[in-house]
Parts: sequence; C-alpha cells; structure tokens
Amino acid sequence: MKDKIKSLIDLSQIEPEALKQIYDVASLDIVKKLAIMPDVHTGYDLCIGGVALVEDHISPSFVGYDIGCGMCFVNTGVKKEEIFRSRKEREKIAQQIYKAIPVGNNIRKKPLDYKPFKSASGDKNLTKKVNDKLYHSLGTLGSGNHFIEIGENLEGYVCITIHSGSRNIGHSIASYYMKKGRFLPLKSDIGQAYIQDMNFALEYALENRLTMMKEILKILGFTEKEAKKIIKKTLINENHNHAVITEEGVLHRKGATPADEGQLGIIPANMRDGVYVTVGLGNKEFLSSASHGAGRVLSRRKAKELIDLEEFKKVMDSADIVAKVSPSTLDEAPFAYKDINQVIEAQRGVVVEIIDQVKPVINIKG
DNA sequence: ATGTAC
Repeated sequence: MKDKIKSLIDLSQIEPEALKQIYDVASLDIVKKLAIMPDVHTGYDLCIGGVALVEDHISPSFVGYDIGCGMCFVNTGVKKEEIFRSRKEREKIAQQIYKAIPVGNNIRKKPLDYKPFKSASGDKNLTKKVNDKLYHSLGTLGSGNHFIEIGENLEGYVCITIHSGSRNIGHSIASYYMKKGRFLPLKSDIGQAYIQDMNFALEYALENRLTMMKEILKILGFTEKEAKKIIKKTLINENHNHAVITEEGVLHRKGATPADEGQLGIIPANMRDGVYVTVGLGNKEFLSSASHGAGRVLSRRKAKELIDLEEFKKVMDSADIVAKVSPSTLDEAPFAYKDINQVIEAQRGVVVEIIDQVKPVINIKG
C-alpha cells in the first residue's frame, strides 16, 4: 500500500486526520497511485493536496466541491509606475474592484450572459438548480482563499492573478454526483454524465475568472481591445480541482497544480508574498502535479483566535500592500500559512521550475 | 468550497 504513495512532504509532518485519509485512499485496490503535495490538509474523502490515479472509475468526491477552482493570470506589460503613482490611487482602484465584482457570499443582482446548463444525467432538479444561479454567479469571487491580486513581477510589470472557482454551480453538480457514489464506473451512464457536467463546471469556472479579469483590466484603464490582446498573449489558466482521463487511469487532482512538461501554472503564497509562476517538469512519480499554495499552519478557527490584527496590519503596511485587513480576513493572514520558501524548495527542480514571482500591490478578498 | 434555502 505504502509504495503507491509518493509525497513531496515527509509523512510525519502531515496532520493525523489527513494522514488517515491518505492511508484510507491508498488502501483501495481501485487506486493505483497517490501523490501528496506539500500543502496537504484534511478534505472531504481525498485530502486537499492529493492527486489520485484511479482505475476505470471517476470519483466526484476526489475532485471535490469547487470543481474547476483555479487560477487565471495575465501580465499587462505595463510597468507599475505607469499605473500606480500613489497609495491613494491604489486604494481607489481597490474600491472600484469591490464595487464591480461581488465578493464573499455575494452574487450579482443583474445577471450576466452564459449558455444554459442541461444536466447530462437528465436530472431536472439539478438542471434547474444550476441554471437558477448561472448568470448571477458569473464574475463573482467567492470566499475563503479566493482572491484577486494586482502585483508587480520580477521585471516590474503589472500582473493580475485571480483565484476563484465554479461558485454554486460546481457545488451543486458536485453534491448531486457525490450522492450517486464514491466511485462511478467510466463505462456507466452516471459516470459519463458526471464527466460532462464536471467539464461544464470547469468551463464555467474559467469563464467566471475571465469575466473578472476583463473587468479588472477595464478598471486599470485598458480598452476592450487592449484587454483582449493581453489575455490572448499572456493568459495562464489552470485549475487545481478536476479529473482527467488518461491512458494510465483517471487522474484526480484536488488542490494540486497541473505540472505536465512545459505546462504553466500559478502557485499562490499568501496575501503578503504574492504568487509564483511555474513551469511543469512532467514528473510522473508525482503524477505531474505541484502544490496549489503554501498550505495552512493554523486552521481558520485557530488563526482567528491566535493572530493579532495589529500584527497583520503591520506586515501588510510595511510591504505597502492595499488589502482587506480585518477580523474577517485574519484566517488569511500570512502567519496562517506555511513559509512559502520551504514549500517552493520542496518542489523546485522536482515537479516544477519557478519562472517568475509577483509581489502584491493590491489584494482583494471576500 | 456555497443562493438567505427543505
């Protein structure tokens, strides 16, 4: 059983509950390989930061609730000084973003256009449930670790990163299929239906991020034409909750950045340290995957209990980052996360190379 | 991870 598990972090460093999940999953005959990322923590069924190769079956719970959750990134090609001259200006832009993009539990009052969903399983309730919120949820950020970040890369160019998922749409699809079984045979109607509906959620999550990306570029003063060009030329899109059918089996990633050879990805650190741009090395031992973040050291509850708001404010101010520093974001403070350098070093040259790094200027959160 | 909704 243990030879199925390949971990980028010492197993002794993993929280007991997540470790139990790892052994439970690895003990299943149907699971051929299990790769563990350094930001691993307890999730529903398969741990977050877990990548599982499964034989002939697809598992809704191995993909998780936020199907298609992931990152979009662009490099505007404009230097920081050309857009941001003062802190006041940055604060104004942050305000404009909060005004244009619903965050947290909020969705749009006025719906945006998107092609309707029809459940491949034929379930009328699921179809209705998804379509009900489809247009209102598009272009909304969500909560938790989801964020919008405007930052400066190593060359001084303004880059935009968005971390968000499929909102209620993916959640509805995920819950519906999780009730159908832990593993759905690929050669079954329900398995095929899940694949189709999961793919819809992946597409929707990308559209969700792109909608926000276009709005942000507009707020930064780019014309529609310029925005299109920036996206076309520089977009990195990657999602860390999905399943892919491969020749070796069904590859499920839950909280893991795809790192096929040459594949670009984004690994976020935390609100203060920004994001890393990665290129995959296609390391099959680790199922061509990398971490999807730094990983928490404090649970959300503990973070709110232990972290001092003033301390949080101090580090964000000294890095001159405009961000929502409040009791509601204490659980997202840098101290709630592992030291990103260690997490990166555990992966550099093994599953990815780092090709760029972006320091935050503005961080938007739910 | 998520719509004030069984």
